[in-house]
Amino acid sequence: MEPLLCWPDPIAAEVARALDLAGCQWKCATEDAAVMAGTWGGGVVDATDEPEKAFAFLRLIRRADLAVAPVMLLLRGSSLAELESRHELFDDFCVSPFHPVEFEARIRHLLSRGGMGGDDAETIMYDALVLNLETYQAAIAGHPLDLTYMEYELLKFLAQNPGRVFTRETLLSRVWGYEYYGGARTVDVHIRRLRAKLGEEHAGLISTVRSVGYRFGESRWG
Amino acid sequence: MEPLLCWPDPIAAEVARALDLAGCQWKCATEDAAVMAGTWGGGVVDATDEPEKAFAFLRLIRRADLAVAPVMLLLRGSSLAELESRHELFDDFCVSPFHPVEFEARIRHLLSRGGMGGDDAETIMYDALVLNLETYQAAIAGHPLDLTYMEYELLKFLAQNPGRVFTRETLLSRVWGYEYYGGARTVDVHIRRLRAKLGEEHAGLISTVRSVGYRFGESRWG
DNA sequence: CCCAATGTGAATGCTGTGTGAACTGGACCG
DNA sequence: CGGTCCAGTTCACACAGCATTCACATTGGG
Repeated sequence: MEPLLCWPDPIAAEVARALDLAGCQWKCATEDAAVMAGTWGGGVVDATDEPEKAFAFLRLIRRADLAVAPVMLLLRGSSLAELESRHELFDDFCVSPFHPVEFEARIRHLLSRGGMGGDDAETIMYDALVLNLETYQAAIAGHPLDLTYMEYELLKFLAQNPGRVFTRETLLSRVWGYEYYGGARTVDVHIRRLRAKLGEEHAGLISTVRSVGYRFGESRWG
Repeated sequence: MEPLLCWPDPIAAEVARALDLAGCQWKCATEDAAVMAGTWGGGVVDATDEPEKAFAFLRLIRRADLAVAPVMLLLRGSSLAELESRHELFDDFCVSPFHPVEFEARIRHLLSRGGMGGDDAETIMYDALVLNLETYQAAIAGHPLDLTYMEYELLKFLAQNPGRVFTRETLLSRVWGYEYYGGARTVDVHIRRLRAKLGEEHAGLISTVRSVGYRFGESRWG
């Protein structure tokens, strides 16, 4: 998904933090050239300190040839009256100082509705592997993998912690979700089936750590 | 302009006051009959005290034959997390207890943008499937489908979120609209009837995700 | 009262999953 | 160099659980 266009530069620390928490890509740009050059999935404009400049910026990015949307506006409660007759410049607003949870909820709501909403689906990516958490689908190097439920859960858990080694016992309790009696073979077999479905080319994504367990991806020490 | 549909009845005094100050016409209605009978310029639903009932009401008024829009939702900050995956039920929200000035600004903003950017499209299309939300009709590859009410609602909900997997429980609570005791078979059977009516050729539009639920449409990278 | 729509329980078929056992390959040791 | 042990891999199979299907009960409208 395209990043959100943020203003001013630098944007307030709490805004940056909230955007990060919401899992958004974002980037500050103030000059015309930089704005024109990029492609944007939306905008976040902070009018807390310099409302007039902020509105001018809104007019710029809403111009027909750019039409950045959707746009979130941040402003003080005392400036609310100034919104009248400017409704076409933004899609939602948040009163600052804002509550991070509310801000995140608004961002999500905004992004979930625009045309781009569908694409910010929650995904896990590692190399050529992509896991789409809401559609329960997985793909490697472009084409889809036909994983069973347990295989998917196992791969998801591993891919959420790349580079880390898990013992069979840990995997059993974290993925299968219950304390286990005896069958550590179960993990081996599922790993095997996963590797088979990943294909010879990518089977190496899951590596065996002898007498310890399994690891997804590369070790952080090389 | 048509009045705003308000819920619950009576609506909180401060909401009523704020709507009056904003110069809005409004009217409370809770029962199906009263809601169906009127024509509405939008909605204001207060989920402060009874969030579940409020969401149920939202589901009601967003149904195709009514399509109340735009809708403002009021809710406690502690309920913000529940908005996730319900974004299609409302157009803006306000955290209560709200500041009257902010509320009025939001109402104005919402109403000032009438159409809401085509989000209340009267048709849903996916591949050869077309759902006409106004006339309550469906067609596949040209010729019409004779769907029952529940079949239509189910198909509509699925088609609104293509590619996404829903558990039976989710479907029961989102489509049927109430918590369910026992019969998850109900969903299976309706899916089966839908597939039958879609015809062998298009039955694959609804796919089963074993031990998870059902999905409409295909993966985005499939 | 009839017909259509919807919900429920039971029978069936199939797929995913777990398990034991055989197989492989490397490390260690004499 | 060859034997043995150990851990991981692979294989085949049986069972449990799930989805599907059918047949029937129930509901509600005309």
